[in-house]
Amino acid sequence: MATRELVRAGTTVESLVRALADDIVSGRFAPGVRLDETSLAMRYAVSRTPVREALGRLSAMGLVDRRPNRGAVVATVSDDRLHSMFDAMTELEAICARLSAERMTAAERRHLDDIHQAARRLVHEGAEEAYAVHNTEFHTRLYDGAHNLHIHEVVSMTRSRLAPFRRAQFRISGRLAKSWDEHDAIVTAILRGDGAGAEKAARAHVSTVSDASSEFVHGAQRRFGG
Amino acid sequence: MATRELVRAGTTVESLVRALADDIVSGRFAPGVRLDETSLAMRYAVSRTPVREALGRLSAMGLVDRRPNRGAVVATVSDDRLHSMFDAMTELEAICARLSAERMTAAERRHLDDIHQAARRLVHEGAEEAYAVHNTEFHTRLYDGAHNLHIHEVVSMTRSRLAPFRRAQFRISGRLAKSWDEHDAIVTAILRGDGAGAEKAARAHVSTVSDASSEFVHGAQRRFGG
DNA sequence: CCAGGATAAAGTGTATGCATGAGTTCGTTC
DNA sequence: GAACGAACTCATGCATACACTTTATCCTGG
Repeated sequence: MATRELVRAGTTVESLVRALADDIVSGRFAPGVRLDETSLAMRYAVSRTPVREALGRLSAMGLVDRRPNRGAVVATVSDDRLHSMFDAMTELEAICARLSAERMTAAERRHLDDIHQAARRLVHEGAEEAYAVHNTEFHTRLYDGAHNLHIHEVVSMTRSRLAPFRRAQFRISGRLAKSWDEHDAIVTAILRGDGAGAEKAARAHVSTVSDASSEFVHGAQRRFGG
Repeated sequence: MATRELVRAGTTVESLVRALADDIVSGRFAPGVRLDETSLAMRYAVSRTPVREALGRLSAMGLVDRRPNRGAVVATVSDDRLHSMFDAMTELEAICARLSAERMTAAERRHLDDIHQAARRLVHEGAEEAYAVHNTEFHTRLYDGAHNLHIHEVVSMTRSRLAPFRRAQFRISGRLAKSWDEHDAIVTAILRGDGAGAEKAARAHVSTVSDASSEFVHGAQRRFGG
């Protein structure tokens, strides 16, 4: 196997984590594939030590499974587990929306509405890439607005783990406009300070996203063999 | 500093993680204290390699903070963060209770009720230790009952991170009986399949626990200097 | 006396070598 | 011919050595 050039920003370990995570979520390393330390060390032209540490971190992220004395493999996300993560995402987003409605400062509400209104243009233009960026920003605002560090951490982690299974989300035609309308319901409830309404709207939104992702997910499951 | 004997079960790293985690949550290593790899290696009579890996895992657990090239320190749990974790715990338990009410199998409902009824005896006897064990079992049943692997993982992690701040919970007089009554409300709602009721009851229960823990927490904050 | 920089000391990051444990293959025996 | 066992191979776990980063101290110049 050819050695791959490593983008050396920060420590070797950090570079390795980025490179390996990318190789995994992009599907170059399929789930279940053995990650042999020596081979990886050669592949990236580093020693085994940083490889070991990188595998440790990826294991903590849930991207690889490690068993003592038996090496590491790319984590296989079972159908069950994947479903449970989408499910959990719905609950967590719902919480953030409710808490945002209850706790956001005036400035935060204004900012949320601002970026939401500005995104209307992206929908008309059909700018999928740009809308995806906006979407991330929008949800991050909800996580921030909940004013709870721990929930923020948990929901961010869940979101990043699901990322590989959501990439194609906005490719589905008409999804952009629907997404904006759903966001609109959330924003409206938050601006009213209506916690229950925001929770309900968020729940509806994320469920839709889960469904929209499911086709892609099943394709991924077939490809990845989870 | 004297070398400490390591309970060598499993790999060296696992033993180190246990030992260090214990030293941290028990307060022997106060938050903010520098964890110098060389010293720790000498202290436990191992080399730096497993110490580094152990620190990495503890960092992933949130027990230590690590900055590149600048070493590791025992994580300081800010007042803010601690509050947010109790807060998050309330939300997560509420979710589990609701989902349990909606999804538990007949056998699971029966088992939950069984252990709950059996615990009545512990209350009368004032068996704090035994009740604490039962309490853990009770809540674990709720996490299982939600039938969601990811939420189970998240709530378990949160619970374990909060563990050091809850230890004195049942020492507070009358807390045992109150706890049982609160559990009773949750069980009743779950047996009825009343999701909203279970959520509400769980929320009330965990809030009380948070309040009950707060005195201890503030003591801990003073001791630990968070 | 203070500020700035060079230098040394300490500690983390990485490489490499050795030992232990798991997995495999081949031989022997039933 | 199949099954069990022993030896061998190879990857992981740990130790040690080296390199680089950070930081503290000291000296020099203003």
